Amino acid sequence: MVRAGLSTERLVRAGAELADEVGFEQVTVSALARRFDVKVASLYSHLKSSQDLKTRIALLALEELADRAAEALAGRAGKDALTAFADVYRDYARAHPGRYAATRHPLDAEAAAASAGGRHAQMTRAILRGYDLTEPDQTHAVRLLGSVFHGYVSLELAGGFSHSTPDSQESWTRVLDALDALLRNWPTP
Amino acid sequence: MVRAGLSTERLVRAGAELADEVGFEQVTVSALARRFDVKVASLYSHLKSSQDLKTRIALLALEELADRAAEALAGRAGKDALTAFADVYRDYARAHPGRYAATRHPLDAEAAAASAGGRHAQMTRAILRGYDLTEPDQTHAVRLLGSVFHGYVSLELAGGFSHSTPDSQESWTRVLDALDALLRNWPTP
DNA sequence: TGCACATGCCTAAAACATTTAGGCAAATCA
DNA sequence: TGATTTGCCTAAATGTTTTAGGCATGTGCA
Repeated sequence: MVRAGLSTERLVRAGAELADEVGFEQVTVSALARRFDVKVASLYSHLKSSQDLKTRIALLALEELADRAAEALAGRAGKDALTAFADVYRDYARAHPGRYAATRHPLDAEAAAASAGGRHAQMTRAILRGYDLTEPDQTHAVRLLGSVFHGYVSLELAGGFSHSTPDSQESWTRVLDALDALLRNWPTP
Repeated sequence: MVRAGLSTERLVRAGAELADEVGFEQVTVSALARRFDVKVASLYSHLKSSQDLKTRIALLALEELADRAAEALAGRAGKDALTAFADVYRDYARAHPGRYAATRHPLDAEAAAASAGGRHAQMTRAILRGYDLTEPDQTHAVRLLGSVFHGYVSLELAGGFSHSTPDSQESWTRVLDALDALLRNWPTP
């Protein structure tokens, strides 16, 4: 009897690939077992539950995304940093839709604390160092940027901007121009 | 044998309530049958499939949201219209998290065409009439607004802004201030 | 009022996903 | 080599999805 060489890490990576192929919601322990050609029960030595699998895929995706964002941010500032960071999000979502959907998977407090979520917030704040914002406006701006990036990418992925002019790439560019202008001219009431 | 009085419409409405209580992803035909105290198979006279149920809940939620937005928009213009519209989204999502999640459910082309999606886009454009934007900037701005509203509400619903200062209401207000300022001062490259 | 028919909910059953318990064989190590 | 750990197995319980076919109930018509 040849062993398949299962491990939690291999399962999670394969689960992430599966998510990109069939959608994050369609990732099941059964489908993963078929992929490795083993019995379903065998996976339960490596995974606590179906939820556990999804949470681990989400954590993997958050790490990957944070890694890419960190790399893109290195040596950049101001609008250059803003667009590089934003493009990482958008490109990742389009290249890995299942993984990107996984990053939106609700995490419990424990998993959230162990996640790369903190790195993401940290990097957004780093971008804002290129603009002249003080607290609490900086936090408002962090939330706005997170909302726009996530919102735009989600709507685009759901097909919201396809089959209409102007094309999505152009809107993306102009939206980033607008955000840059807004951050340089943040209104104080 | 007393009949339960099932109908597609009653099932979909009950499904929407169930979504608000247990989460949209947890809505199943089985759970709905339990709620009506009938056998699962009975529902399949009224619903094509589990997917059909979810799609119908999504369409219901989109209609409800569009109705509320239309009412809020009546008689308002400029920033007043912008904030009223945005608040409808946010309030709806907080009052009906399951239904709001349903509005993010991917629709096939046919369902999307029959949905209230067009009304939403139309209303966003109506808001922009209070600002001085021409095509294609108007479309870019429609996409930006949709992204911010959806993104902010999603992140807030996922708990992203809780347990941190300043509180989410304040950021929401300041984000809308910022969007208003941006729309009045839209950059042209 | 009595009958015909459409409809509403039923039972039954197959297919598939989740999860636990316990067992044999392979890999690892003393 | 023998002991132990590990990996994948079989078996089985539980729950969801979906289809097929049946009986009873309510409606409409003579």
